[in-house]
Amino acid sequence: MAEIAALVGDPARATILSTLFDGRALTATELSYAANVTPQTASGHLAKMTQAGLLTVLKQGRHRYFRLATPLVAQMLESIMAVAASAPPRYRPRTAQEDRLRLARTCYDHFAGILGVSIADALCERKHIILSDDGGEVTTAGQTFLNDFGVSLTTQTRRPICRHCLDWTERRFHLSGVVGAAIATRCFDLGWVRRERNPRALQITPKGREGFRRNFGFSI
Amino acid sequence: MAEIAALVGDPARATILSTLFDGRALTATELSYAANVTPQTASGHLAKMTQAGLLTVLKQGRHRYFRLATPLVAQMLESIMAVAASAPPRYRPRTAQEDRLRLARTCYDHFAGILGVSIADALCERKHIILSDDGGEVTTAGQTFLNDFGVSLTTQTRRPICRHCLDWTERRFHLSGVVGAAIATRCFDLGWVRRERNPRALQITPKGREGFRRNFGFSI
DNA sequence: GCGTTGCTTCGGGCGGGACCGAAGCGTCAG
DNA sequence: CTGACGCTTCGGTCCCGCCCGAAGCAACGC
Repeated sequence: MAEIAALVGDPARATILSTLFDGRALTATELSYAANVTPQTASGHLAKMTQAGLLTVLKQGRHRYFRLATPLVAQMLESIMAVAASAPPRYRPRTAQEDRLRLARTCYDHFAGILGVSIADALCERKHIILSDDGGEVTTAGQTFLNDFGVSLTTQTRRPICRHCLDWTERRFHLSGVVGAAIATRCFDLGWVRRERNPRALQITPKGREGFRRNFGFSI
Repeated sequence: MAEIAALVGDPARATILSTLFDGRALTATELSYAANVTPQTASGHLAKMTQAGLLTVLKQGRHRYFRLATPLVAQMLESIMAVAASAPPRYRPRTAQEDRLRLARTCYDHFAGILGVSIADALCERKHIILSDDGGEVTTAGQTFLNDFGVSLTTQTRRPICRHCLDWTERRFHLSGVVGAAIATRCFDLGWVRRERNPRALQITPKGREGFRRNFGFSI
């Protein structure tokens, strides 16, 4: 019992398990970003958890997709979360650094945080994108919009065009996949966002605030 | 979440929690002996777990009695054990001690093991109890049966009347909740079961075997 | 008062394991 | 073939936290 609990007891591994909690299968690199560690560190964690039977792995080309091995594991995580949520009325310090991460950050290669869900909301509301359970799709109006915005979509890749990804601070969906990545790249090129010293945190420039308001209809 | 799991993830603490798993309250020194560490080490562990809300402490003279803080904690431990028992095909020696645990043991305040699932099966088969996903219910026939058996159900408590709980050795459900606890208490009073030296393992007396056969219709 | 017992806090030793840089292997695109 | 990419293994560093010895408190019995 102690071994299983110890596996969940490491912050990096706990983050990985939480990320997989909804049943998705993600690649090792994606999970390393989620856990905020380097790929080689994540690789070690994933190997341990797979060996212990917490995860299963699906090989597909040069990618390895990891997911929770059984519903029993998900149930265990849920019961641990239940205790964690009920037991400690512990305050977290809520640092300025965390606030910045909550506002805007990168998640793998796309945007997350309030910025990420705002973009997703805006595109969904205008029916430029339709989200479904197994990845969404871009409408023709959406393709026009994205083209005007300066994003050209290549369908050459095997990667899902447009996937949604649960945001861990906002508890709502933001865009990932090719579309999410392309929008992020374009925003960097336009000078709307800049990386801070902490490479995951993002700074939204004044030009960016104006641009998001005009093109996407939200102020941040 | 990682913090809670890390608390369970230490061998000494896991042993302490297992020892408390049946709902008893034990002193710090007893627990230090159980975990095979010195009292001062155990004291540190107990303080941490109490602070995290896993344990509660009852002061009585110069003794301090520790017990699991809530049934939620017991449920978490059970689910971790379930994963630990199912996941690793790591050989376990299968000692006589484990066999006894598998036959009949206490789980917090109710029965588990073969005895626990047999009782649950018997009551379900005769439609004395209907199990559903969110706790079950006792039928009127079931209330009559339990009354004749000497169990009086109070509905005063907020605790679920009758919950089912996955058994980590049998991989099937046994009864917990108010009903499970009441049946266990009654069986102790009737002298059908006795605690062994290992406080979690139960011994079924000859009178108990006869009683279970007659009242519940299974031999064990 | 005194000693005993149950439990805690303090200090330092020590080992396990998390982490990263560098390098190696397999897969895929051009 | 060559380069890029995803992932892993290897080596080494460093820190967290488990553990115990010693000492300090508090509650009993006498």
